[in-house]
Parts: sequence; structure tokens; C-alpha cells
Amino acid sequence: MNIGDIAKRTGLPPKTIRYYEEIGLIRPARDANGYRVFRDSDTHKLAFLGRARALGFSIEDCRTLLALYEDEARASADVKRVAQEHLGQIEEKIAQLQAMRDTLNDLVHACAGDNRPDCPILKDLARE
Amino acid sequence: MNIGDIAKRTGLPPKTIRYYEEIGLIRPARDANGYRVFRDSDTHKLAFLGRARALGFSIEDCRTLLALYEDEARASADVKRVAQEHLGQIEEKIAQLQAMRDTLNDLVHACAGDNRPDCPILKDLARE
DNA sequence: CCTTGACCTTCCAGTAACTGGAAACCCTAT
DNA sequence: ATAGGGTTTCCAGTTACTGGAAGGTCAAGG
Repeated sequence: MNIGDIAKRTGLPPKTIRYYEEIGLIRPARDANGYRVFRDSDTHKLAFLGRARALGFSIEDCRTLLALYEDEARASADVKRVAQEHLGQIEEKIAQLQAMRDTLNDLVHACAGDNRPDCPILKDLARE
Repeated sequence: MNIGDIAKRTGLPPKTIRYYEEIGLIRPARDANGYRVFRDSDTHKLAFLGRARALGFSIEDCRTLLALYEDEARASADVKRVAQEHLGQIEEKIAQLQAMRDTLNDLVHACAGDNRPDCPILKDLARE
């Protein structure tokens, strides 16, 4: 399987797959012509990575998770710790964004949005 | 006022202030010794920028907002459009993060977190 | 006058995770 | 032989800073 096929299967762009190889997440074999050859294990890893990234795990977390996945002697506590840490960061981020949203929402609703210059949004930013 | 004083006043690090000058958001004057000299208008702009950034506006949005702020003939509709667009992106982001959080939350709760290898988190990522 | 410490300056590199584009090679079909 | 689509590598750019190095400036103290 060449990179294009694997891209279709995993939903990851070829560029991303090459990048993952570059940073050592996968090590596909090479054909005589220099093309990457993907085996099932590579495809499997890429799918794993795609899902971990979709859950917002950083590349470094993905590296850790992949290593744990391949380690038969892992402790589930190690996996849980990574996930929990990440979950905490997501919750923090959500809280920040909600605070922004609430403020912005107020401001947007307070703004007439007409062709006069008077604007509560700018007023707030300038703390006039 | 030198950059350190302004940093304290605005809460923005000196590095950030220099960066804002570099990308043309502000144009502080210079003293004979080469030091930046900040007038009230600069300080005011920096405070404006700090608040806009705290609401999550991109630098380019900040540039636009600052231009609108200085344009006496602006239409509040232009400001509102920028804010509304941004608000939409924040809401989208919140929704994404909430979806991640929900999934992660389930997975984390399903994981024993002990020293056995069996782990629902990895199972999910691997779609076993 | 000299030194010390706290400023300030510029410039360069690095961050996260790709993405776009260029130049060139490979393979298959006509 | 050529056209098309795939693939390769390498380089640059993205966002918004941040860290660090090398060196100039300034005010206070001895």
C-alpha cells in the first residue's frame, strides 16, 4: 500500500503521514523505488494516531499512548493519567472560552450594528 | 515612559510590546539613546490590544479593531461583524472541546487505573 | 572615575503540528 | 514518446509570541 491509499483509509493527508514518519511516530518500509510501503501495523498505528489527535491529545501524548499501547506490561494507570491530565486541560480551555463567549455575546448584543460609529464593543475594549 | 513601566501598566510583557511594534500595531517614539518612549496614546492602544487578545481576537482582528477604533467615521456594523465572526468560531471551538471532553470523560471513568494492562482508553483508540 | 545592577537594544532560534509549493523521479497507458 | 498521476525530498510559512545571547545605557555607591 502506498501513501495515497493509506491516506484514504485513515483520513490523514499524505503530508501528515510523512510528518509522522519524520518525527518518528511510524516507520514504514520502503520499496525498491523509494516509495513508502505501509503494512497493516502502520495503518493501524496511523488510525490510532488519528483518533488520539481527534480527541485533542498532543503529538507527545500520542507518542506516549502509542508506546503504552505497544507495551504489553503497561499499567492502565499510566494511560489514565495521561488522559486525565489532558481532560483537565480541555476543561480549563472550555471554561476560558465560555468566559470569552459570555462577554462577547453581551457586547455583540449591545452593539447596534448600524452605520453610526457609536459602539459598545469598542467602548469596552478601550475602557472608556 | 520606558517599556518596563508600560509593561507593568498594561500587563503585557516587554517582549510582546516589542513584537507588537515589529508587526506595526504600535509606533512608539524613540529617545536619543534608542529607548522606546511610550506616550499615553501608545499605552492606551496597548491596553486595548491586551483586552482584545484576552477576548481571543486574533492579531489581525486586533489590527482591524484598532483601525476601526481610530476611525471616527466607522460603522458599528463593521465592529459587530468582526466580533460576531469571532464569537461563532469560539462557539464552534467550545462545541468541539465539549465533544472531546465527553468522550474522554467516559473513557477515563471506564478505566480502572490500576497496574493491569487492560485499558478501555487504548481499546477505544485502537478500535479493537 | 569606576563598578555594579537593572534597564534597554537588536537579532536569532524555537515553539505545535502541520501545510503549500517547487523540482524531480516513477509508473502506467496510449 | 508522452501525458497523467502518483511519489520523493526540501524549504518556507503559519500564530503569537518566548527565551537567550551579546552588547549599549543609566543611576547610585564607593
